[in-house]
Parts: sequence; structure tokens; C-alpha cells
Amino acid sequence: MADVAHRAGVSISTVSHVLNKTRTVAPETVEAVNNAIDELGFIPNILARALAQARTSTIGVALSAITNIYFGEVVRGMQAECTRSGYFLFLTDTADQPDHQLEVIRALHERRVDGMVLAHVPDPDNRAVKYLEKHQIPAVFVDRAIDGQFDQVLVENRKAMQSLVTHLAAHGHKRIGLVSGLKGLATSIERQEGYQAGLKEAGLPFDEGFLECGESEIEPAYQAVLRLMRLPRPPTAIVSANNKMTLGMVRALKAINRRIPKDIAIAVFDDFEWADSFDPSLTALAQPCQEMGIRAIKLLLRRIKAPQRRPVRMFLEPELRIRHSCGC
Amino acid sequence: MADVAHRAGVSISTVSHVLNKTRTVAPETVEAVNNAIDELGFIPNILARALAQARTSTIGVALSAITNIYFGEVVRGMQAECTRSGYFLFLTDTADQPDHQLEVIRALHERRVDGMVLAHVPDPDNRAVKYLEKHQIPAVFVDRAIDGQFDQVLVENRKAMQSLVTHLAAHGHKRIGLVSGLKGLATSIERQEGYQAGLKEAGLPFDEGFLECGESEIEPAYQAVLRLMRLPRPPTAIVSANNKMTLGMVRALKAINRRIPKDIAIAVFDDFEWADSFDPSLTALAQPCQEMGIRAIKLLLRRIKAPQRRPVRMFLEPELRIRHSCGC
DNA sequence: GCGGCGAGTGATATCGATCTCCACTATCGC
DNA sequence: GCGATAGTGGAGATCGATATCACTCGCCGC
Repeated sequence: MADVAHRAGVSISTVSHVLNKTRTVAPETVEAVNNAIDELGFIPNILARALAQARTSTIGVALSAITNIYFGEVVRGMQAECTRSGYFLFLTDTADQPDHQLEVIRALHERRVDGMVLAHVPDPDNRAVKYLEKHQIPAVFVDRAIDGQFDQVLVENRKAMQSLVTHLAAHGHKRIGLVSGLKGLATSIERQEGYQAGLKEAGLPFDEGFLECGESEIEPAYQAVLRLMRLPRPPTAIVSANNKMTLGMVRALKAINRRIPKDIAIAVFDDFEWADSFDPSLTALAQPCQEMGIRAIKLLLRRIKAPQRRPVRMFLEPELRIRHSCGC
Repeated sequence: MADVAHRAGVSISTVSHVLNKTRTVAPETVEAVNNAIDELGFIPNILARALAQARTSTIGVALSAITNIYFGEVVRGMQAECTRSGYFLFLTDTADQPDHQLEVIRALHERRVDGMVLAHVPDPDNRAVKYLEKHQIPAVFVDRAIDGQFDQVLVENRKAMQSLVTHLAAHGHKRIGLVSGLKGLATSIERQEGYQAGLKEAGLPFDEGFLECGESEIEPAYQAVLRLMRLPRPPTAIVSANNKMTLGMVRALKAINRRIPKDIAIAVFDDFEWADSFDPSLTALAQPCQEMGIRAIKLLLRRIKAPQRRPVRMFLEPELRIRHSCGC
């Protein structure tokens, strides 16, 4: 910036004021400065600015966004909202592992992001949450509910899952299985509750044997489905509680030659690009991912401005997309 | 840091040296400093360090990584390599749009990343490349070849695509179509050349009518396939040149009720998680994505150390994964 | 007894911006 | 004329770290 000032024949202060429009500068001076900037190819050093201003205008994101397309969509929403308000996203991938998440949060903190958007990763010591509280970092949690005093953007999992189950029941299924997500995850619990509520609403008994944990991942879900199908009286319909487990489920049913929906009906939580290209296309609950991202950023910016405000929990409604895997 | 120094009863210099192990400090002093750090919950400000050292130990990534799972895998590789060498990744998504890419590059530059990894986005003015050259930013391009003097990690597209075509020809197909990628992309051109080479090797004529552009995206590919199938003598096999177009292709064939591989055989470039769960499973060329990420980071770190070294172009080999969509 | 050396430490300039305070000029009103 | 005020510009402290240089204190050897 000193170079620019020298070349334009003004002081550093003036260059700064031209750059930030923080006070009126004579038009000729402005032009001289701008010319100097162009000629020198000057790019301001945001680090120095951040140091002086004590804010970076960037938001840290700690999700398994690269690993899971679901969060990819959420990030898209955040990005849109950020460009709208002049913020910049610093993306990191936690791979849903607590150690890694903690590292990533620390790295973002060292880089002094103004706030963070996270999805909770189950951790016996709850280190991430404690860290955020201790250092008073403005943060918004998405998708997975947590206990602490944080803003949260969540999905109405129970009712949604309930509707999925009653839909299958309406097709006459009396033995409906669930491949549920990682233990300890709020979404897993809520979806499981919704599953039971759905059974109840349909007047069906809850059979523990029909509930298998797929750990929110492909391979465990594959095994879970195999276990379900090996039962003496296996389910005639299965629900998967997230997109990755859906893949494990499809693979497993294919491996043991069960035809969908003839031999077994399925319906799944999470919609995704490929869901309607399967044979048959998958009946799925689509979560409002982008909306979630937008809301999260809005909440976060509000919190950055007013750190003392009471935390908000916000619930979004998924949309049931009926296709053919359920027997429709 | 001043607080820490005060609390430990030493100078700021000493705290810095303890933190960075840049000179020998008496064990008692080290302990005093570490205690002070713990008690105060001190987290160093990387921005200030970066300002003083003129390097950030972070690498900027400008890809369509969130949009395209293919690049997601590449990022995974980069991440692994970065943690190995103490660097941190700053991820951004370009959505494969030149304007957006330019913005993102500028933002990364303002934040003074030590170097960048990019995938070229076709741009009539070639602004991104010019920008990198002008500001002498260490950069490595992946996946898509470009002209300028940059390190590049690429895939051997021609031979790979050729093998895909000859494989289909070996099944007796004489009319083989191609849904090719975005015009102007090096990968699109190379894959198309490989397609023609494959036809030649199999002794088949090249029919321009069997070559349709799918623009590397779902919807245009969908339309491209419909056009192909409306020909008076439609192809009996189609090749898709990337993962997104594969989805468009599958949707289109489903829409017009063509059975794979009975009515039409398909084989695709890019493998992905769902490819083996389709009915039938998709014969695909798997690119060494993670390997690509690892190589890119290694090259970039080398270039950061030695900016004057001659640029390197490196080619990786994809792997043909034969499944059932080809008729096998 | 003095110079040399190595280990341990501190004072201070520096990185590149912002921001507060102060200085100067021109215009206006009385 | 003179003070008040608006418009414009600069000097220098500051942000929180690193880096350079210099200093003190023992200890060794001659």
C-alpha cells in the first residue's frame, strides 16, 4: 500500500480511505490512487486488515461436506447467502470424526474466522462444543440437534419419518424394518422415534428385531440389511434413515437378489440426484438443504452482530417425494 | 501473547520461541510459558504470524469440488497429503463458472495462500491463468490440461477412452455413440480423440451423427441421448464422457424405456459410489482421484520451495472396471 | 585476569493494513 | 476580520505475531 501511496503522491491513510470509502476524498485523488493501484497490480493484504480490524469477514464451515453430498447442498445455500452479504466461506471437512473436527475448529479459530457453521459429531467428551463455549466463538449448528446454548437449524425428522412409515403401511405392509443411523446422533434418535410413531399410527406393533443400526454409513448398512433379511420372517418393507445407508441397502438387496418393490419395498430419508434414476426410482424424503444453509448463515451473521441474543432453534420441513420403490 | 508473557514472567520473544521451538529455552521457562498458555486458553493468531512471516502455510483450492463428487475425491487426497506436511487447505467452489473462479482466486490471493490447486474453467479471455501468471502465484492445475507454464496433474484420457470403445466393439457393437463433455475442455477433446481412436482400432467408421455434446452436465446429456436415440438407425451402444452426463444418460434411456444392456449397452467415464448399484451395474473407467490430489499437493509444495523450477506435466492411468452395463 | 564461547533471554523494528487525532485550506456568516 | 465549519490530507499508534541484534552470566583455557 505504501507503494501505491508513493506512486499516487498521497499518504497511506488516503489510499486506505479510497479503498474503503471511509471518508470523502477529492475525485482527482481517488482517480490517481486507482490508477496507481491498477498500474502496480496491487492486491490488498486481507491478513493485515483483519489484524487491524479484529475481524476477517470470513465464516468457517466444519462439516463432512466433501464426504457427504447432503452437506454439499447445504454449503451451496450458505455460499449463496454469503456472497449476498460480503462474507467468504472457509470450508473444511470433518469426515464426521470428532478428533478431526476438533483440529479443524482450532485451525479455523487460529485463522480468526468471525463465526462457524458446524454439524455436531458425537464425541464422548464433547470437546468441540466445550471449545466453542470456552472461547465464545459465534457458532450455528445445522442438521443435528445438540444440547448447548447455540443457534440451530434443524429438520423436522419425527413427523417426516412418520409419514414415510405410514405411507408404506398404507400399501399394506405390516412388517416394516428400519436401518437407523449412527448412535448418539440426534437425527438418528429422532428418526427412530418417528419410525415408531409411524408404526403406532398405522396400528402396527414395534418389533425390536426390525430395527437395525447402519451407523450412517454404507458398509454397516449393507450388513444391517443382510441381518434383517435373514430373519425367519423378514420385513416386507425397509426404511433407510440417510442417503449413504440407502446405498448400502440397495447393494445388499441386489446381492441377495431381492427385487424392489416386488420382493421388498423401500423408502428412504434423504433425496439425491440419483434417486429417480434407479430401477425402480426411490421414494424419498427430500430435506431442504439449501434453505438450511441460507438460514444458518443468516442466524450466524445475526449472532456475530449481537452475541448476547438468546439462541434460536429453527425447524424445517422435509418434502415427501413419492416414486416407485414403495410400490406406488 | 503479551498476556502470556506477562503471566509467565518472561518476554514476548521467549513465548514466541517456546511456541515455535526456534531456539533453546530453559525447561523451567518452557513449563512456565506452557502453563500460562493453558491457564489463559491462549490461541495464537495465525494472521499475525502470517503477516510477519509472509506465508500462511495454507493452500487454496479452487475446484467445483462441492458440486462434483469427482473433485471431492481429489480433495480427499489433497487433504491427506496436507496434514502430512503441516499445510492447511482453504477450499472454495468455482461451480465451473469462469467469473466465479476469478473471484475465488482473487479472494484466495487476498488471503495470501502460499499456492493454489485449480481445475481449468474454459474462459474466452483466460483471465484466471493470466491473473496467476501476473501475480506469480504458485499453482498446480489438475484434471484438465492447459497451455501455460504450470505444473499439471492429468489423466491419460485418450488410451482410457479408447479401451472403453474397443471393449464395446468386442461385444459386437458396430454403432457406438458418444456423449461428450463441455466444448473447450481439454478432457472433452482428449476423450473424444480416444473415442475415435477406439473406433479406428476396432475397424469401425466414425459417424459424426453418433457424436453428441452433453456439455458435462446432466440435462444437456439427457437431451443428447434423446437425440441419439431418435436417429433413424440409432447406436446400439453409448459411451458417456463423465459422471454427471452418465446420470443424464441413464435418465433418458429410462424415460424412453430402453433396457440396458439388452436394448442398448452403455459404458462410462468416471466411476462413482452408485455405479455398481445400478441395474445393471455400470462398466466404468475409474480415475485415480485421490492419487491426483496427493500428486498435486506434492508438486505444489515443491514449486513453492523452488518457484523457478521447470513446470512438470504428469499423467495418471485410469482403471477399467468391467461390470454389466456393457453386456458382459 | 581476561578473552572467548555458548546458553538463555529481552528490546525493538517490522509485516501491511486501519484508525484516531491533528493540520491545513477555503468558504461562510456576522 | 475573525471564528466556525466542512472538506481534505498526513503522522503515527496499533493489531499480534516474528526476526534481528544485543546483552548477561557462567565456564573454560591460557
